[in-house]
Amino acid sequence: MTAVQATLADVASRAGVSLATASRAFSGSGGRRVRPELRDRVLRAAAELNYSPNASARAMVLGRTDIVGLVVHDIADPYFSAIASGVMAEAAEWGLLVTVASTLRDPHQELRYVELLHQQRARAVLLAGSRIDQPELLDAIRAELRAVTRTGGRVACLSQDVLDVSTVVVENRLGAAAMGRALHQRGYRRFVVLAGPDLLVTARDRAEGFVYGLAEAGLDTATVRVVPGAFTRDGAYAEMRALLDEGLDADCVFAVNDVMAVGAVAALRDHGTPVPEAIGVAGFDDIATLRDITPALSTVRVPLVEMGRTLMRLALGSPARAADEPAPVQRVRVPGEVILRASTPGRTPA
Amino acid sequence: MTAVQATLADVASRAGVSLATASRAFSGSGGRRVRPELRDRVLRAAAELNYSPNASARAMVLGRTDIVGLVVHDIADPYFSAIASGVMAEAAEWGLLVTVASTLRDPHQELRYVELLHQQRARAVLLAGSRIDQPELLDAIRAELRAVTRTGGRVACLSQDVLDVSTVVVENRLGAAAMGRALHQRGYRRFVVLAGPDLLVTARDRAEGFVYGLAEAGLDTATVRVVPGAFTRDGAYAEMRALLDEGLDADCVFAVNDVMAVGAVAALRDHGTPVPEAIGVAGFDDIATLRDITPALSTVRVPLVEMGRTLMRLALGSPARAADEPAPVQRVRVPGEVILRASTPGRTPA
DNA sequence: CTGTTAGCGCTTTCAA
DNA sequence: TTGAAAGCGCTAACAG
Repeated sequence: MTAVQATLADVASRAGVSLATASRAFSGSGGRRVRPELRDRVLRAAAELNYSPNASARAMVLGRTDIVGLVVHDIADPYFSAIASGVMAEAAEWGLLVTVASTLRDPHQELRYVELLHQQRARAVLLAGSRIDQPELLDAIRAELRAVTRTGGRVACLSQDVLDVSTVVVENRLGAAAMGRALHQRGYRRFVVLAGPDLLVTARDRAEGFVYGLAEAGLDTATVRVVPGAFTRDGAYAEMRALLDEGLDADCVFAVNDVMAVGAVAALRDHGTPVPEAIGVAGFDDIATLRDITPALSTVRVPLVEMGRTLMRLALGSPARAADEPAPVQRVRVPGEVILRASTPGRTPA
Repeated sequence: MTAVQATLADVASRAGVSLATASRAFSGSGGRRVRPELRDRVLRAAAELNYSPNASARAMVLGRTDIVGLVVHDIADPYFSAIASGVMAEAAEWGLLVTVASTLRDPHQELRYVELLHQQRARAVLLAGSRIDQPELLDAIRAELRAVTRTGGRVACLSQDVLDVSTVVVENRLGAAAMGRALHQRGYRRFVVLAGPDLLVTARDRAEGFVYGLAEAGLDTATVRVVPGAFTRDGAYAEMRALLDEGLDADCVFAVNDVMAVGAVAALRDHGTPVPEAIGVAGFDDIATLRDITPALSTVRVPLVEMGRTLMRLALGSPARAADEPAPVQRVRVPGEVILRASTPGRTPA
């Protein structure tokens, strides 16, 4: 009967050295070297025994782990999977493993996951996704994040700068405003905004920014129809559908994200309203998977993968800094880039 | 100066109880209850000290963790993010955390991640994504997985049943064959298959299955043009483009996944070849995000999210089974469902 | 019920 | 260089 799993002690005794030597043979820590011959013996013994270091044991004595936790609203949403991709790419370069938690847009789950990740003593906890405009919720998250930093964990957030931690701030308002101006300049005048949930700060910032941009361009914003709803494809589809059924009069719809824009296009199509001939449609994010839809979607590009990398880097701090120093709170602002495509060719005044 | 992080010992002494009692107050393990009054004292002390149990310490003594590892080829690919979504949903129900590793299609990374996950003593290691047809690679993965099971870890795989572990087997051949027959029945006769990488078993199974289905339908398969290439949107775009430039004569293209099909449609469009009027296009997977593209893509639907859940369940075994019994090796076959949409309306013989 | 105590596997002083 | 030994924080016998 073979043992379930060889431990370092097994390796040491098989190699005929002490536990300490075996340990040093692996970590070779801080100049404390092991004579090459012994080292080889240890390594050979380890191989023969299929030794695999126990990360929990090491974590316990070291007081830190190689795990970073990433909390997203919905990993199946291409917005978040792109960000996750960036986080993982960066984490891999630091030799870190990424634990991803998908809250399915339940803020209480988010709280729970941060706490769980704290229990794991994750090296860093990353929050990606819009904050929700509820003070109690924000306080609760702040407290939980503080618990993480108190243990030496790093923390960073991607969305709004409201948690007193390093943040990748997406310039939702500015990007949306620029889109508003651009569409106005293309001749659109009668706008509908599919605004998403009221309390979702990202959605609200985009909707408000867009209207602001329109105002800057000189449009009477009282004419802009802002329609709240779900932050999803199906939500946008339903709202668009309802608007159409009640006899909508508009020449352009702005959805606060690409996935919603796609839903709007589908609703329009199903209703027999041609896009972009009868009505223009624009979104936000520039989701890669959606780049081939017809008509090509005008959108505000946000460098999602790169943002994921930045998020990870922000948490870890600059490489020069010692790993156990607290990272200073920083902000990185990410601008959005307006990309006009076939879905908003413009409208020449009749 | 406050302590960095309260330990259970701190909680115990503040509550005026022994370490064991404090521990029991939390776990309430196996009938070994604590007098309510003491329990309250412990819980209050814990709250006052911001106590947070150390998962590593617990993992070490328990000999197991609450982490499951999921290894995918590319988390930004909607195929995998949908699967990951299912895995996480199921994991959440078991109180497990999911560590996701994205190999970027490098098999050596996959191997490395399995080893890393083993070091974490993950409760289960899940491999999602096509196997690669290289015996040495398969042997290496098998060995690594065996190391996991030897430690009591569970293992499951999604794709082909070649690793001697529980597997969610996607019926790629059958699904593709059914698609072949369906397209033949719609009158298509001159086929191109964008087949993806030769060594990627999933890609090969789909391509071969498709041709097989065509043969079943009575087509002379010598007329089918099978073109290998990358498993990506851009790969398919490039190959389609090249085919077009050399003067392709076909009435239908089958891409071995939806993302590639979208690339093909884009290439066709850029080339001025109307889809579906001049040529039909079909894909595989039924990626949700792609359901609104025009023309609506004919495809073989695979229930990705559900497959992710099944994958997780397969690894864990039935709930009735004790958590430390080895799970029996099982197979779950997932059929694909042919869905014909506007991208392959059919061709009436001239 | 509650407390004492012996580890889990590993790293790291501290001596030799 | 190497070894002996002291924990890291927690759970689970084993006694009371």
